[in-house]
Amino acid sequence: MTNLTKLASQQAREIILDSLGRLVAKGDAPETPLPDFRVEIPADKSHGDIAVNTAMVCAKAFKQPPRKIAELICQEAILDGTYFDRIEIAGPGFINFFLSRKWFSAAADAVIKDGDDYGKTDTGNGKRILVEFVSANPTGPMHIGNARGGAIGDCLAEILKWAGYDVQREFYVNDAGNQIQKFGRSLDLRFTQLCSENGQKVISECGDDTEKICRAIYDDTETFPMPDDVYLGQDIIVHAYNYLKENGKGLCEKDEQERMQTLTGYALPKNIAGLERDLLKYRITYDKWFKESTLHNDGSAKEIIEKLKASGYTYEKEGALWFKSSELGDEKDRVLVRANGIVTYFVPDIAYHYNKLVTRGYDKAIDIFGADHHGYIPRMKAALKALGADPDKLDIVIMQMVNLVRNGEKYKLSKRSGKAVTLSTLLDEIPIDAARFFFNLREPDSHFDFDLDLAVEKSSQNPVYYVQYAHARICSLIANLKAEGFEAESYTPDELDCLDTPQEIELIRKLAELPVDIDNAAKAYDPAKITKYSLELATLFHKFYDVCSVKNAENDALKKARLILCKAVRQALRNSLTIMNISCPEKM
RNA sequence: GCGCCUUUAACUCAGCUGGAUAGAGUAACUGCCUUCUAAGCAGUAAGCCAUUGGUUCGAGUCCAAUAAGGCGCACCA
Repeated sequence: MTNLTKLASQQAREIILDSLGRLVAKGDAPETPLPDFRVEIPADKSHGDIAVNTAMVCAKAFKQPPRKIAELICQEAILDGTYFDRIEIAGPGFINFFLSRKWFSAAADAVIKDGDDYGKTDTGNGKRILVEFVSANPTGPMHIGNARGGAIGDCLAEILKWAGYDVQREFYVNDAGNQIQKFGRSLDLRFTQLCSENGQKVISECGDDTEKICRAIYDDTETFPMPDDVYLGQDIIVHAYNYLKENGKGLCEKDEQERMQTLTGYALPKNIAGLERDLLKYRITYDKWFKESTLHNDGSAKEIIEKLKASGYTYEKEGALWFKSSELGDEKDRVLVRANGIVTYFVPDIAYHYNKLVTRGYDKAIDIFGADHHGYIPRMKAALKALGADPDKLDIVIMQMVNLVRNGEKYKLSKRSGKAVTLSTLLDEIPIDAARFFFNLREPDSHFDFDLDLAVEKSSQNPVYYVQYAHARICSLIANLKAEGFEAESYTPDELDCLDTPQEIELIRKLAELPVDIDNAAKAYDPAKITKYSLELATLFHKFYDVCSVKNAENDALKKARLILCKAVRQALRNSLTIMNISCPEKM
């Protein structure tokens, strides 16, 4: 739980504030409240380790040029007892702070001391957050968009945990409503098709080759045309065929309603189990699978309608019940109950979000949405407002669409056609580590091309290997030294003072950054900050490795210090990969 | 037509709530393995930060307009 970067920033701020206080006391500074200033980490290290823009933002209040103000501040600054050993004025009036050797030793030491907890912060203060992600429709298999949502959601949830929040992961299962009807009808049509004369002919011609049968059935649009509003995916045919194999044609004699119900009851649990299985393969486990049907069964969906009616934000028009969302920030009003008496998808979804924020009382609910659902946000927030819940407690992370690229060629994904690329087949093709890393390489907001060829490639072009390689290198190095009897089991932070080549210094600086980056990633809901961190740390390690030999260090003291540094780097790499749930190979 | 997202090197992208000379990776070219893993490192070359205005000590970053691309705009989910 040590955060040396934050500590240094705080110290810099305090030094400046103290100094300003003394200037005011001496009458050298105006007594009016001074504007807030920034404490930042300059990109160029010749500008110091920490820089402060106080003199510039105070120029107006002082009625003096920034550099002159900076001089006044620096004259009053007291560095004793801090991690800084000098400050200087530069550029337009920046005050640059330079960290002492002591800080670097403390920073490296902190990584070893905190171990598997290094990087954790208490920023979240135990606030309860529910992260809902993927929530794929159980009427079919998951696609590439779900793969991105899964990687982002799972990683974000973990980041929030590291940042001190109490986090739960949840999958919302749409096991009720219109699309389940559609699912049933699709199954029934395929079942009927299979039982038809032509269907039976196909089955006997293809033997027991399920894939061949499905393709033939799918392609037979001549004798058995399918309507537009059903699921056409081949997975539907597989279910229908399997049911037929297991139970025979008896169901054909029953009425349509019973056929649909029976087939849905057969296929839906299989699909839900399949979602769970595929996500597990992707290393995602949920704290809860929340079924939409429970909201219908326990009456909470109905209750929501009553509550909305009571709020005064509803009206009836053309036989339907409408929600006046346009009065609460949405672009138009929305239907709650259709003229046919069936509620829209919106109603249980409101009930679900109400359940999260009010019934279960989470401090924050985060949803990961595909960009194609972004229009949904204003109406959900409007509904929460109408219900007297705080819409700001709902945060939605919108992720842009993924294009799949193979052989330099793009193709679009569609769940409706028979040949969508599923999550499951994607994971058969590329390593899980690569998938999780790739989907978190860019911020959710960026449009993203997923290069299948690159993801499978085991080369330097593939960033995930670059990071894992750094880890494996360190493991091997430590093992080699151990074999020759050199271990640094115990040490004092002072023994790290001899690390002072630029490569060592930069490496330590990056080590100290992890807790800050975790906080930033949590704040911005952006897991890509952690993949970037791991890449940067790996880069700095490779550079260090090339210049600073551990085994052949000039003396044993340096050798020991470098070994400890390596252990610290390994720890930080491990922690950042663990956040992403990516493996840390000891050999490659 | 309206809303959301995007536009930075040849390609893919960083650039934290405005800060000092705009950074990586890939591709191209040049070097470095009898020495801890070359899946690595060093170097060269490459940019009117889409365009135009505005805000100020200071703009890739904020605001407005324009252009190009993506995604939405159901009594579907």
